[in-house]
Amino acid sequence: MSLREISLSIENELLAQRYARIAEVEKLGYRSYGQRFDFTHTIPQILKDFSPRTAEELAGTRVEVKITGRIFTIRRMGKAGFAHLMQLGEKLQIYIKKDAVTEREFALYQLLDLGDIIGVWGYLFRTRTGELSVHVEGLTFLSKTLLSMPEKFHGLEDVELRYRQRYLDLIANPDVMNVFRVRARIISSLRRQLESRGFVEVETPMMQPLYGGAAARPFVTHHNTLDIDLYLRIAPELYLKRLIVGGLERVYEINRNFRNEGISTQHNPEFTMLEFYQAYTDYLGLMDLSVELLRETAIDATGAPAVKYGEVTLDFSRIRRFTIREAVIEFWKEDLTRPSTDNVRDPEWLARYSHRHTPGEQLVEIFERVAESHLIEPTIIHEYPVETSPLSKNNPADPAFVDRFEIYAAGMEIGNAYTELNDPQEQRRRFEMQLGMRERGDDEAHQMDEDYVRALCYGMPPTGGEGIGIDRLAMLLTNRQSIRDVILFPLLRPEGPIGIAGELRALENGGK
RNA sequence: GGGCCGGUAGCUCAGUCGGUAGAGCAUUUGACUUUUAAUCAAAGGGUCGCGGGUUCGAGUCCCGCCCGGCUCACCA
Repeated sequence: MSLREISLSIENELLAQRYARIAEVEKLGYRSYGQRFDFTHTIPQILKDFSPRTAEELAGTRVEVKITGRIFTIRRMGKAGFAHLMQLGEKLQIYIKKDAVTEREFALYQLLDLGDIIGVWGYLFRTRTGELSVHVEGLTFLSKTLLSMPEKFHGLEDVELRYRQRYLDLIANPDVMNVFRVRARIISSLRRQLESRGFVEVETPMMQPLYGGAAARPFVTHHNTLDIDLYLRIAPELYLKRLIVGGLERVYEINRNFRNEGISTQHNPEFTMLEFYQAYTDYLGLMDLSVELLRETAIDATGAPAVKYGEVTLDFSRIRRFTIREAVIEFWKEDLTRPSTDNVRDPEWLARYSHRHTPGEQLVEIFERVAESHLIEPTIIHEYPVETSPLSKNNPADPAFVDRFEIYAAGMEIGNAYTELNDPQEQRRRFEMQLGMRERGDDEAHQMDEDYVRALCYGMPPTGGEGIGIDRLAMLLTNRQSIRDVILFPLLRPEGPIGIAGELRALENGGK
């Protein structure tokens, strides 16, 4: 036997032990991969409904329950034993003693491994130490675990394993399950609020022949029958506004965007965006709507409008508002002389502090450098320069600026909104300006979308539109510092060979 | 892509100056009919991420690579 073969057979030892248990379970007349099990209560229901009951109350009125769960801990003591079953992130103790179950059932209990899924029935009681428990009067087997569970005390800490094997993360770390429950509540809250305001949920193409609606590099794919390249969308914006032209008036979409760019604690190549468009309003109307949406979402998701995020508190019932120029002045830290309101309007001053091409780009770059990381408490920043906003409407008083705002919290951009540009002639000029930037080497500049311009030629009502990054909002409302902690399966490099199929094949062939 | 940090038993982690690879949980065997990170007694389990190099000798030092985390740049 080579060293390699020896180590392989040793690695298989745990797996082989558990695989052998399957035959023993079946010898007792149970199925190792079970059948339907009609429980009377979930574990969270029992904890919620019966935690207030005292030991005397439980002894007085017998409460019969039939429950299921995965074995999280087991403590065997000869002719009796305790175990904790885990279901939906919560644990309930069960007590099994030889006298109270059949011989066959006790034999089954003795075969159980951590991680097995079983069903038990019996009555509720409190142990000597007061823990609510099920006094088991019968049990059955529902599913076998062949691999060993993560450590019961520390859970699964290896972040790589947690992301690659999210199922294990969910089994071992109950708070992870809660993160994704809160995320689901965020999305359903937003849906409910938008629908109560008359918004219609729509689905627009994920695969687009022309990508647009944002500045980003796309993923490219190919359709064989049509023999055309398609882009995974970087934003749904231009399609949603076509629907506004078509008269839908209030539309929204919650779905994935794909951007072929860096990965970080705040960026995943696919991410979820809410975009909504409301005809006959403008960015100021959306500002008020955003404030309400965010406050209600925070309450629905967490129970309160203010949440702890790391060391700070984010209060979504008190959202500050600054213009981008006010923010530069407010958060200026670069030297002792704070810029004046005249400075931030002065192209020469802007050029002194930024090497970007135009005053607008310079202003945005200065803002991002001096202010963005200080926008911890929820803050609305408004009045953006036209150069960086090719789809927004000009401010009537100052055409170098557009009627646009962004929402920041914890130093992250979580929303972006503007009065939509609905003048086809101006939109054509903006696209041409973007084409110029593209020729100068900006490969994230917008492409000309003639069908979109044609749609505007039919007349789009004055409209406000907004996008909210769902993943980032979920980070804020679940107190997670990385976007990967709010995405069930974040993108990672594929792992190497796993080898489980070979090990299972070896077991089937009798260990060889 | 740059910088910093990490990868040791199924899991959580130690490993000193380069000198026989360790603990807890999990596993196996035995004891135990109210335990709860159960306890007690014993046992088994290692490609120290991968590949080179230096050395009498490498988990440890050097080089390259793989995977991950944080961070900077870019972006939402």
